[in-house]
Amino acid sequence: MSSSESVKSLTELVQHKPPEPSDPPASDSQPATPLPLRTLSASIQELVAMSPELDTYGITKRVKEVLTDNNLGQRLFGETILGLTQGSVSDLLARPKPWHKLSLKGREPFVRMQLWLNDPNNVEKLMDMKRMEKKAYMKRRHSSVSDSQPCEPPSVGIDYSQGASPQPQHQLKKPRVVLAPEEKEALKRAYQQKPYPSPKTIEELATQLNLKTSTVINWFHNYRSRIRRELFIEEIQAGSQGQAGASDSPSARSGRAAPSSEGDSCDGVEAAEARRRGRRRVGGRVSGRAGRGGRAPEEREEAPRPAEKAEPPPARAPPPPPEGPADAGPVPNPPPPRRGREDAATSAAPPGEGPCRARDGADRSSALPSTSAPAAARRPSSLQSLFGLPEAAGARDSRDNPLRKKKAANLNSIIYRLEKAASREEPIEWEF
DNA sequence: TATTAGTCAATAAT
DNA sequence: ATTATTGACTAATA
Repeated sequence: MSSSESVKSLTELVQHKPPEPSDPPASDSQPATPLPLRTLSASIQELVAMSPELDTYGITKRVKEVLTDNNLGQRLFGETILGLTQGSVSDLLARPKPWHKLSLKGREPFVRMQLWLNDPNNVEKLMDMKRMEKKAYMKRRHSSVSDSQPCEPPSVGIDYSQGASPQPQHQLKKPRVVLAPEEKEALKRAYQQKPYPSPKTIEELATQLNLKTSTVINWFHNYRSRIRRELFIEEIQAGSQGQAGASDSPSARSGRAAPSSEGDSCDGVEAAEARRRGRRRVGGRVSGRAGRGGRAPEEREEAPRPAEKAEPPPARAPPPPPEGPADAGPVPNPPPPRRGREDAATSAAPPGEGPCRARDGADRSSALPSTSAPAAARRPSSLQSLFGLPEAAGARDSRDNPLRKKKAANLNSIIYRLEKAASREEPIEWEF
């Protein structure tokens, strides 16, 4: 109905900011008057749908800068601006997926970040939030100290809710499984031979490692997914080293950095892993799970078939590459009819209180970017529109850089394993 | 039904 | 105190 209207205004709002339209009829000031906010605030989802391609890497990079420069934490930023938790923000900022690999939902945080970056008062607003939070915190402390309003002893309701269980603190709080390093290694080895293990193999692994089947399944899901991301970031980094003098030495462009000496047959993930943690201290005992009286310190070592010579690169290229190739120009996304989705799974106010716990989709669109630059002299410089980031344009094509080689290696690896599997008679089901 | 994509939330690491 | 990692869960897809 009115969506087209609102979408339009939003588009203008974001698409081109600097150049004042020419007829801001309503002197829509922003002073505490969110009343006529009705039609103007369409969901960001619509914005996302129309958003041009964004440079996710560049966005995260800038966000990180702004945050650190101003001592703003991820938690605050995430909850206030993105509606995400700290961990998610950390992940997003550290390994953004390329725009074209993101679903509509996945693009949302990036659009929000871009919007936030465009907002001239972004930092200030966030700092205000920070202050407010601190104030609230102080207040709470104070009252708990001077006042005798114990906010801690919620004993009521917890302790003796039901005397049925001799062991009160039951698994209402599942212990959170923590895989021991050996277990992870075993799983990784298994992954190298079979990224997509059959149910049978999974079962075997679970038994051998003394893990729940679901844990093994989840591990594979997560691992594949994370492997893929590592590839993405390398892809991005490899691509950015070409031109667009982002920061490359303007003078000596001597031999390309070719940092990846791993050359052939090298697991991108392990490489990345190694890169990340220079050296982990060893001896980490503690193997969580296994419940008390757990299994004996058995030798869980032993991958199912250590048959291994020259480790074939495990990582696989985007599995079913029938992926959307022709990301033709702009707006490849069909308008998503906002499916009604109720979340509600998320926590109930935890004991204590949950004041700002404003999660749930039902609100995820409030204090976001109010953008609206006062038509100030925001010099758009080279950017045509604040939203449509120019850069990232070229950067494409990496004809024969190491990246390409890596991909080729992955393909070979897949082929290799396929043949190996074929020669055998195991019911392996590979999917292409 | 199997997988992927996104997140959450606990907990490790800085 | 913050930030990073990661097993598990919910939707969405194929």
